[in-house]
Parts: sequence; structure tokens; C-alpha cells
Amino acid sequence: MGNSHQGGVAHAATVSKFYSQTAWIEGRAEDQLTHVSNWPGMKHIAAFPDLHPGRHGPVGAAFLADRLYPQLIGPDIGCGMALFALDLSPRRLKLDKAARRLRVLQEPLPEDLVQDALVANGLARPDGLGTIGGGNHFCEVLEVTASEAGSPIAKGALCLLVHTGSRGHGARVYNAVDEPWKEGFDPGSAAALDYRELHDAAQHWANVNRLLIAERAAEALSSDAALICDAPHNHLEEVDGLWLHRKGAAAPDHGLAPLAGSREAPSFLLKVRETATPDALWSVSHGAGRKYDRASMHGRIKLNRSGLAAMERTAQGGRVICENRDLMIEEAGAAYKDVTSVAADLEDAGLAARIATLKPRITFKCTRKEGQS
DNA sequence: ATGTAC
Repeated sequence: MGNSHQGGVAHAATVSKFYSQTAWIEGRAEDQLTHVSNWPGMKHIAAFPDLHPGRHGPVGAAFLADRLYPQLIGPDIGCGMALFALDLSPRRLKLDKAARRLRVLQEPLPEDLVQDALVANGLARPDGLGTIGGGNHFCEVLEVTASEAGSPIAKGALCLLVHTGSRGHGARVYNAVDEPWKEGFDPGSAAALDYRELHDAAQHWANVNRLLIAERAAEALSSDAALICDAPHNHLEEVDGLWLHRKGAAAPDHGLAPLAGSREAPSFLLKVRETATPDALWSVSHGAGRKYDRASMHGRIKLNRSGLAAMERTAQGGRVICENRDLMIEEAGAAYKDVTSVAADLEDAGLAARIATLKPRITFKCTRKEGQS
């Protein structure tokens, strides 16, 4: 664990794996790791215990190269997890009422507020600003059930975890990248400079989006949200003249990063030891990581006659608002790895320590739209 | 992951 070793091919990047022998890692994810390690200019890769297969390379890894690879970042540029403290006590949180109120997150942000946000933050386009989007994105209310020394949130407090990114804005940037780009971009090329400028703007857009969603959710709950940390996990960063690509690997914010579990498992706040482990490329896991791909989940989850309703309440008594049947199945707790094992591997590797345990109470994913099942 | 088109 954590030991660096050369790949089998000349000039391949070094790969550091921060997971134990018993970690759930698909062979295909490790094959992708080896494949990317042979890309031109790839120097070093850090792979984390949430590693799983992705479209152009594994998710749950950080890649350091002397070239730029937009496909390693993907369309959701700037996607990340932001954690907020809520000014609201668990006793005052009425789950069903609060869940109903959070449904406002499905609505577009009112146009006047969009315009205000664009001006205040120097953003170019609305592109769905203030909404969380689909896939694995969510806005969740959690209760702090354990808190260690150094934690900014106390046991018994409520917090808000927002997982979203740059929506249509980053997707447009990504989809506009001229192919072919399999060899990556020379960092000095016009294409690279263009991508970097648009990427940085999309990352900022995503950052603002998480803050706006937290404000909307807090207002719906008649509370206030105070930012604890906002850790992006899909982005490009220059490090000593090289290019660090994070794909589902979190960049800690002031040494903190949320580690998302699932609707059936806790999440954790991690204190990250950023300087101790350059082999980890100043990154950690951002969540449990997918155990089963979306398609295969439909054969694994059998909804009974009560259908979605059975999944709208978790075993822990939490509420889930996800009125898209397919998404509910694809995002079931069973689709994710054991987050406690992921956290233990990060701790054993000396990368991070859990300083707070967060139990999901209400997860907002989506309400029903016309035409959806 | 997205918006749009089928």
C-alpha cells in the first residue's frame, strides 16, 4: 500500500496504489490504470480505494503529466463536494416536511437570481445555474453522529452536502474540444491555452453552483448554511510546470474533504495530510466509489409492487427524493463500495483521518418530470 | 454529465 512501482513498459508512468489487498477493485479499472500509465507524457498516477472503471480512464485517481488530457477530466469540469454547517437542530428537522420543501431544488433558479449571480461572480452563461443535475449528483441533509478533535462540526449538528458540478457549462467546454485529442495537448499549444481558460471558468462556475444550491436548500429549510469546505474532484491544476488531472479524486480544501458514502451508508469528513504524501498527488478519494455499473444495477435490484416508495425511506429512517425509477436503482446503496473500508484504506495509507461521521437524513436527487417513469 | 434530438 502506498508503495510506488514502475509499470512493465518502458517510459510508463509510476503508479501508487493507496488501497489494500482486500479492496473491491475491478480488473477493468486496473487495466485502465495500466493503459493510461502508457499515454505520452504521463509521469505519475495515484489510485485510491474508490477506483472504478470510467469512459476514458479509471475514476478515483489523479494523473500527473507533461501534457493536457481533457478526456481525463470529462464533461463535468469542476464537479466536487461542498459541506456546509446548517443552523438547525435535528429535533427541529421534520423529515417529511423538509423533504417536501427541498423539492424546490428541481425548479430553475428564478431568472432575477440567476442574473444577480452571473454579475456578482463574473460568470458568462446561466446553463442551469442553481440546479444539481443528474447522475450521482445530490443535495443532502446529514446529522453528525460522531466528531473527533479538530472537527469543525460538533456531534448532533446538521449539515448539508452538495455534490454537483458545472452542468451544461462544463459539458459545452468539453464537447467543443477539437478531436482528435487522444495524444493530449502540448501545454504551449493554442488548443491547450484555450482549454485551460475555458476549464478554469467552468471550475469557477461549478464552485458558485454549489454555493447557490446550498443557499437554496438552507432557505427551503428556513436555516443558514455556513461553508466548511468545498473540494473539487474533476479538474486540471498546474503543479511545478506539470499538469495534475483529478478524476473522482478530491483536492482537499484547507486540509478537509468530504468522503461521500451512499443513502444507506454514512459519509465522513476527512482531515487530509496533504504534505506528507506527494505520491498521492495531494489528493484523496471523494466517495465510496461505484461497485457495480449503472446498467448491471437493473438486474440486481428488484423493486416490488410498492416500487419506488420502498426506497424513499432508508433503513436508517432517512428520506430520499428520487422520482426517476431508473436513477433510484442505479444510485442504490448497493451500487457503491463499503465506504468504511475506503476510509480505512486511506487511513492505513497515512493519507487522511476521519474526523466526523455524517448520517444521511434527506437526500434530494430529482422530482418527477413529465414523461418520466 | 449534459442538452438536444429522435
